[in-house]
Amino acid sequence: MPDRFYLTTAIAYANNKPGLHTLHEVIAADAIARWHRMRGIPTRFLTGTDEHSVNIAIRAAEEGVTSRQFVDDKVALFRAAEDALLISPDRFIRTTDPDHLRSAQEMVRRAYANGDIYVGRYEGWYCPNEGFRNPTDVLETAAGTICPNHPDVPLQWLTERNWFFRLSAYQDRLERWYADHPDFVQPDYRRNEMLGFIRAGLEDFSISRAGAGWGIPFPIREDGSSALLPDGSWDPQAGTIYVWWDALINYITGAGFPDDPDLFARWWPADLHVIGKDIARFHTLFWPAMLWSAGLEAPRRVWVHGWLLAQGERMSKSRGNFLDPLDFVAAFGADGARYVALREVAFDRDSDVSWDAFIRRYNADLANDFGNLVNRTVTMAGRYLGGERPAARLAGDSPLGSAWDAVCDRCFDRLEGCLINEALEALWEFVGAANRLVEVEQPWALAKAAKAGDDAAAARLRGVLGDLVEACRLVALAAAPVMPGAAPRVLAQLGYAYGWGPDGNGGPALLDELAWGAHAAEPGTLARPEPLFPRLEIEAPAG
RNA sequence: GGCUGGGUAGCUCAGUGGUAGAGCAAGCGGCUCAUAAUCGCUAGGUCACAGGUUCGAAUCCUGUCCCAGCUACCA
Repeated sequence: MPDRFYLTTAIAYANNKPGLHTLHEVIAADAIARWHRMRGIPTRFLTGTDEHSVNIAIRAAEEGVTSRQFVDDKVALFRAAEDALLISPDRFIRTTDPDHLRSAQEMVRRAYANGDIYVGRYEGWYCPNEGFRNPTDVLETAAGTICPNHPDVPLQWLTERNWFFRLSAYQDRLERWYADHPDFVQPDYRRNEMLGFIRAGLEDFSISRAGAGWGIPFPIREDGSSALLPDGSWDPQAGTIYVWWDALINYITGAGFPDDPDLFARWWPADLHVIGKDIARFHTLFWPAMLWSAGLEAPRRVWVHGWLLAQGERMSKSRGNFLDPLDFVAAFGADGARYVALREVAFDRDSDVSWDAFIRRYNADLANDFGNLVNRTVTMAGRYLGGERPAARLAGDSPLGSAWDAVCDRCFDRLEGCLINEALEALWEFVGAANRLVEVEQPWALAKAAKAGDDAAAARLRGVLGDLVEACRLVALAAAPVMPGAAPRVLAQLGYAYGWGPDGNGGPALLDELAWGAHAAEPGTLARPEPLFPRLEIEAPAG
């Protein structure tokens, strides 16, 4: 068992309210974090927002508010949505946090001291409305080169002096790193893509922008002197830190760099970065090299997930085909929302999702299969045994008990591999087995025979219901990282205590609790049955 | 254009040489403990298309069509 686990999500761009497609990654990471916490592994889970860019400054000006006010408003929306989804970060980091400024600037100083950054020229097509455009994003037309989003605005070819990072110097080290750490980037096909990119040759990239803007001040002047002015402000002539040298560095800021060396030594390197495929290159090539330049270790693993699609199209705010997380929680409840999001989306690739598919999944898996299993189990035990909790049979004497270990192993294996949807699939096959056991054993018939004086039937009834109670306990606990709100409610109906806190910390070791019959010897009383996941008949929300 | 991966039941997908599979959705039946739930059965596929290798191909080879990803500096 690892002695600690540090995981992060990408930080979301704070320019709008969050969509489900953005928070899906955070839900998944939260489940992984809880999975570690509940096992008793000290866990640090970092998520947050990326708040610097000229675009944000422009948007804020358009709305007549300061950039700071603008991002504060957006961050409040993210935090509200994440609270509704029971997201439990150990720190919610903002790139506008004061310690992040120190962190990013320190990284620049270290790269400079190491000889890895130099002043160069960044050239490119510049759209007055959008800034620098990638050469692949501009169109060559008879009227000249234009920006596809603003065809009437002439593009300008601009040259800007700014700082570059010597990524080219890390080509060999990156190749060796990939060779020595075959699990660094997952899934494998993403790793292969990155390997192909490395082999094609790495070029330096720019890490600053000229002029003072809404960003972290670049701490060094062109002559190498500090850009700190006597009054404590930064020389605007030094410019600002650009994009990745700001955003990526949140992962070490969030672990204590550079203010708290002890904390940083405890949590770095990160065990897992969870990111989307659009930013894989920055996390798996730029980021290790940046860290090495500063004398720090590369992260241990980067998981690259796909996108949520609606009818084949990527969900996005600009397309308008996204789901509001608050609508989602209102319809499914926090646990239902987390479950269907993680069960319907294959975490290693793009997945087409729809409101109808979420409803079908909720009704089939939660209302019908699992919710109803708990309900019928608690009802039967209450009716036939007077509410006294029956003990599970020995694993070898029970079809469910003898199947459990294999289910558990497969579920754990998939969780470790970030394939949360497959972990849940494995668990729900066991739910199906439990429902089938009810049909085979027909406890109502056993109860009738027992009432007529058949002692063997009475013993069998207790055993079967004990197995079913145990199955409900185990599934609720194994699914608790995904449905942290539902698990204590299930355990309460079964007459068991739930020892973990709202963030999954503080309880007993989960793996011990997930042994078949772990509490078979303890007497207990079942509570009144109460539907956990009411069946849904609702329509998609308007808009 | 180049490289990689895919196109299998209405939907989402599994299946790398031996008589086509799962879940959901649909139809029929059983049961009654349960949230009209659950259990069983049925139906539904020239496995993108065309050739080839083989006793035998969804699976291997060739070609074609279609889709997706990667092919450097967006936050």
